[in-house]
Amino acid sequence: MNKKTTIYDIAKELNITTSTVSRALSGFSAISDTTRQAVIETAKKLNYSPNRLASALKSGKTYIIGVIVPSVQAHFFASIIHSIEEGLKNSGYRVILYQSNEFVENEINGVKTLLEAQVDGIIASISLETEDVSHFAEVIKQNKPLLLFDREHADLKVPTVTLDDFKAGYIATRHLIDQGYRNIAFITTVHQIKVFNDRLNGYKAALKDNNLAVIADNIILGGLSIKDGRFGASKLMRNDIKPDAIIAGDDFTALGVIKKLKEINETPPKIGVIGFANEAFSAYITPDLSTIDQHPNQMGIECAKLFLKMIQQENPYQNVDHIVLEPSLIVRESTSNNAPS
Amino acid sequence: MNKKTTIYDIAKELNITTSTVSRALSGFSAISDTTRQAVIETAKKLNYSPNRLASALKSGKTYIIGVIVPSVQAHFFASIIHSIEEGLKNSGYRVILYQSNEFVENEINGVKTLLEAQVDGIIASISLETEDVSHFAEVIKQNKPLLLFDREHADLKVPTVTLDDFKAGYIATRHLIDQGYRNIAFITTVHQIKVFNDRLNGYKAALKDNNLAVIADNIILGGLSIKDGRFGASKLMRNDIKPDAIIAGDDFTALGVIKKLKEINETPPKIGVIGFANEAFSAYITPDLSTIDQHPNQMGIECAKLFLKMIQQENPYQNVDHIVLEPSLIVRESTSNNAPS
DNA sequence: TTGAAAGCGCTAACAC
DNA sequence: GTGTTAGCGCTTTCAA
Repeated sequence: MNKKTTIYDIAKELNITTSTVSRALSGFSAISDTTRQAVIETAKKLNYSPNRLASALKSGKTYIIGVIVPSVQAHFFASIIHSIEEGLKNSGYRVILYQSNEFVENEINGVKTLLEAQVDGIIASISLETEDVSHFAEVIKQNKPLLLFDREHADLKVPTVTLDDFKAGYIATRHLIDQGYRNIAFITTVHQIKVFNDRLNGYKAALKDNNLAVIADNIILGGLSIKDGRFGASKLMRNDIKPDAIIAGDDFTALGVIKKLKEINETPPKIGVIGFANEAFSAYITPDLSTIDQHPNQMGIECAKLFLKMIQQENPYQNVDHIVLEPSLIVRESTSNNAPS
Repeated sequence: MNKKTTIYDIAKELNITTSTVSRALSGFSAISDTTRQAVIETAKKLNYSPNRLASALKSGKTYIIGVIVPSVQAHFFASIIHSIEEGLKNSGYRVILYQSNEFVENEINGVKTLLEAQVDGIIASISLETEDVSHFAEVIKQNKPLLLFDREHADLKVPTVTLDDFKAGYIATRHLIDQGYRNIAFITTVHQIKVFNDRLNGYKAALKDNNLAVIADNIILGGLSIKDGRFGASKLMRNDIKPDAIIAGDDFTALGVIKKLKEINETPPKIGVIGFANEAFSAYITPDLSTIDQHPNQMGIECAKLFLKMIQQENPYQNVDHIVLEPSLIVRESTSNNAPS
C-alpha cells in the first residue's frame, strides 16, 4: 500500500507551495490559469484524493449532516431519508444515519455521537419515547442547524417540516362520515406525540362538526403495529355499541384491524377502515385500504431545502420556518360503504 | 456561541499537558488514578466533547464506514442497513449512507465521496447497471475492508455475504412443480447480475431435474417493478401455450403479476405465483403471496460481523470469506394449487 | 499571484 | 506517570 498523495506531493512535484496548491484546487482564489492547470494535471497524474477530514478540521465544516430517525425499516422514514439524501447530494452534503429505534436513550446517544463527528447539522424525527428534549439543546447552542420533521416537539423552537395532522385526522373522519358511517372508532398510540395527538383532535373535531358524540370507549390508546391493530379491533368489537368504522394510527395497524374484521365476518367496507401513510402494500391488500398519504418524498425534499437555507445563514435560527404539507385522502374499497348515509 | 472546550482547556485547568489529558481520556495508557479522575471530572465540568475529526486525522481511523445500496426505499435494503447499523453501533462505528439509485455513475461517485470522507471501509451492494467494477479497486488498494452483500461481482475478489440464490430459484420452482404446476414461467431483470442469474439457473435446473422443458418464451427479461409484473404477465398470457405458474423476480413484480391475473380472471392459485424477498405486504395481499425469504436482517448482522473481523486484521483480505445464507420457502395461497399433481 | 508560517484538536513516540 | 515535541493534511492570514 503506497502512501496517499497529499497536496504536499503536488507542491513538491511543481516546486510551488502547498498554499498555492490548495488555492488552485479550491478554485476560487486569485491564481494564474497556468498554475491552476498544472496543479490540476499533476493532481490527476498522482491520483490525488483530497482528505476532507483535514479540510474539515481546519475549516470547521465537514459537509456531513446527521439524520436521526426511529427506524429506516419503516417505509415512511426510508422514503424521507431517500429524498433528503437526494436533495442534499448536489450541494456536497452527505448523510450519516442514526436510528433511535424509538428509544430516547439511543436518541441521546445519537445526538452526542453526531456532534462528536462534527456534523454540520442534524435533521431528526423524535422517538415515541421522547418527552424531555434537552439533549438537542447542544446542537442549537453550537449554532448548528437542527431541523425536525414529522415528529416535532413543542419545547424545541426550531424549524420543522410536518404534515397538517389535525387535518389528516379530520379528513379521514369526515370521509367516513360522508360514507355513512356513524360510530367511528380511533386506534392510536399512548405516547404523547404531537402528530398523533393532532390526528386525534382532528377526529374529535370532525365528529363534533357533524353532531356525532366523542365516545371514550371508541378511542384505543395502545401501540401501532399489525398486532396492535388486531388487538384494538377485537377490543372495539366487544363494546356494547360496536363501532361501524375504525381509523387506525397507521397502515400497519389498519392491516391488523382488517385481518381481525375478516376473521369475525365483518369484512370492510361493512365496517369501514382507514389508515395513515399509504404504505406500498395498502393498494394491494383485500379489501384495498383507504388511507391518508403523508407525502414522505415531498417531506424529504422540503427538509433538504430548508436545511440548505438554514446552513447558508449566519444564524440558522434567524427565522424559524414551519413548513406544513397537506395530507391527501386516498379512497379505496375499505371505506366504500354502500349504505345510505 | 462560546468556543468549544478542547483537551487544551482541560490541561490548562489542571496544570498538566494535553498528552496527559489525552491519555486519561483514552483510558488505556499508564496513568495515575487521581489524574484520570481529575481529568474526567474537569472534562465533565467544562462540558468537553471530543473532536473525532482531529483524532481521526491523527490516527487514520474515523470509525465511520460507508454503506452503498441501490435505495433505502426497498424494504430489503432498509432492513439490511438497519441491521448493519445495529451490529456496528456497539463497536463504535457509524454508518454513512450512499444510494446509487441503480446507476453506476452514482456508485462511482459514492466510492469517491466515501473515500474522501476517509471512511474506514465500505459495505456495498452493486447497482443493476454496474458491469465494470474498477471504481472499487481503490478501496482495496488502500487496504480498507470492502465487503459486498447480496449483489456481488465476479471481478471483485472480496468477502461477500449473499443468499444461495441458485437454491432460491430452485426451491421456488420445485415448490411449484410439487404443487402440480407444469408450465412455469420466469420474469426477471435483463441485467447480468449474479443474484438474478443464479435464480434463473436454479429455475432451469429444477425444471430439468423434473423432466420439464426450459421454454424460451417462458422467460421474460425486463425490469422488476409492479408495472413490469403486469407487463410480463400480459405478455406471458399471450403465449401460444400459456404458463400455469409464474415466478417473479421480486415481490413487487409478483404483485403486478397478480393484479394482471386477477383482471383477466386467472386469479392465483389458478395460475401459481411466487416472488422473492418476503416484503411486508406479501402476507396481506389477496391471495397472499408465496415467496422466498432472503433474511435481510440476518444478512445485515453477518455483514457487520464480517466487517468487524476484516477490520481487526492487519490485512483485511488475508482470508476472503464468503458467507452464504439459506433461502426459506414461504408457502401461501398464491401457489396453493388444488389440482392433482 | 505566490510564499511563509501558523494552527485546527488530537495522538504518540521519546525522554525523563 | 507525565512532559516535550512533532505532525496528521489542509486552510488561511500576512507579507512579499
